Amino acid sequence: MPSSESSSGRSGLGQVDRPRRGRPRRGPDPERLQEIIDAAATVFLEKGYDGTSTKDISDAVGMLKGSLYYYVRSKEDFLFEIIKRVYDAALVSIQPAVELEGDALTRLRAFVHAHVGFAVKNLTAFTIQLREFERLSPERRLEITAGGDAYLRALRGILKDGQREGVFDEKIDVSFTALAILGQLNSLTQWYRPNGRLSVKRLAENFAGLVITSIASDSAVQSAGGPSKLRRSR
Amino acid sequence: MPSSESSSGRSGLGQVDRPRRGRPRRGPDPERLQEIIDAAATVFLEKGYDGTSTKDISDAVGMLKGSLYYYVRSKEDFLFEIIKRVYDAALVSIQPAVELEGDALTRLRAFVHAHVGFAVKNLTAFTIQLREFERLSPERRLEITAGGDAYLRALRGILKDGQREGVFDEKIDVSFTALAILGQLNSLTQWYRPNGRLSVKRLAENFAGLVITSIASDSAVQSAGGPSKLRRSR
DNA sequence: TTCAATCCACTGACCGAATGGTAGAATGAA
DNA sequence: TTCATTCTACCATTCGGTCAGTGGATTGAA
Repeated sequence: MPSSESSSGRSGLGQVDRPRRGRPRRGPDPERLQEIIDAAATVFLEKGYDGTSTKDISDAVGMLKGSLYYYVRSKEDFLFEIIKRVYDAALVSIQPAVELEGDALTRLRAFVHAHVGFAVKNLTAFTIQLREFERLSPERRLEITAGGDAYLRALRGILKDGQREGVFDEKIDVSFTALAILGQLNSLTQWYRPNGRLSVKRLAENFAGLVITSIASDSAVQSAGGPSKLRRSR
Repeated sequence: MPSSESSSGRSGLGQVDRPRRGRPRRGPDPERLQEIIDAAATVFLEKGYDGTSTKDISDAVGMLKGSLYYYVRSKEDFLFEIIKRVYDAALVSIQPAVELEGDALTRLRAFVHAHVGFAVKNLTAFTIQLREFERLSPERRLEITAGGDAYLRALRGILKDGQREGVFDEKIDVSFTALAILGQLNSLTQWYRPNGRLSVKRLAENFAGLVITSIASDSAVQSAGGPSKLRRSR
């Protein structure tokens, strides 16, 4: 029998976080894995997925490329992990806006702020998700968007609610508009840089102003006192 | 006198260079080159530039990959030709809108229609231009956007004119808004497909409606009788 | 009309370098 | 002694690109 005393965690002991499996720690360190994935993301952003070699990744980490395969079974695993994590996190980040109490106009504003804030805070992975999603195998693409695009569905839901409430123009095409709005917001990945001219807050306010006035109904504009009033926050 | 009929060739001296058009040709046939470039564009769209091998291209054309180099000096030449041609053509396509007589609102509407119409009509090359521009070498990137981004400049010009005329909100950030508008329009490449639900005309009208009401001034909205009136064409 | 020269368009074999990935040995902390 | 981690050496394949050669069409001079 191996000694039971010394072999608890690998440093800390007993009171770890989880009722972990039979052994101290099995397999690679998840924190180290995250480091490597982050390094891969940085390279993917600059060179593109197909333009990045496994050696590029290992160079960025500071190891030899053979060592990567202790953490991962294939190069595609990197891309998959990057995209899956950021996609799931993005969905979580907009949830509060979707479930907000209040009219659709308020929820749409909150949605824009949440989305823009998330995109900026996770700019590298978010950009990769947009640019390289199609490089994943069909199976893995499905694994991520299982059950359709929840993101678009949430936005469409807000737009429809707003039409019912009379704050959004009933004549706009909801499906088209949701795509157009999301396309507009996501385009920030093409030019936004941290330490740029606009703060994140101003960026989100500018986007929200454009988005909301672009679809507000006559009555919503009137009760706000003109589109320019609607455009400035609140 | 030499017979006038048989000697259409360039054998004769002097009066050659220009209108010859008939038989003799120097170097590769430009029409065939265009065919090959088109085939390359189709493959680039599906697999991405870095994901496409020269063999993929030659397969699509129906020749061996060595033969490609009769028409081109490198794989990057394909990408460069695709992007350069579509970029120049796009600039030409919006020129009439920019130079239009009339107020900025009318010119912006014309700009959107021209841009969307061009993008749809040249969907493959246009999409590649957006997605793969950064894969070009710095020198070739410069060769294309020499003198700054004329496209953005044109759009910013219209926005500024509109602010001066009082039809666009004087408080909007012109640089930001130009990027946001262009980002919104270009996002159509991610979901628009010919034979889709929307006709090109409806597509452009929808976009123009969103874009214009998103920045219209209070007075412009008022004189139109509400944003919904502004949203529907004219 | 003939014929040798030239050109076009493409083939197919080949190059060195780089690719993603594997297996086993070495390292080193607990 | 265990075992997580990394290194070293190596694999088959593919990559972009080169180049001599080829067959058929076209040419201009005789």
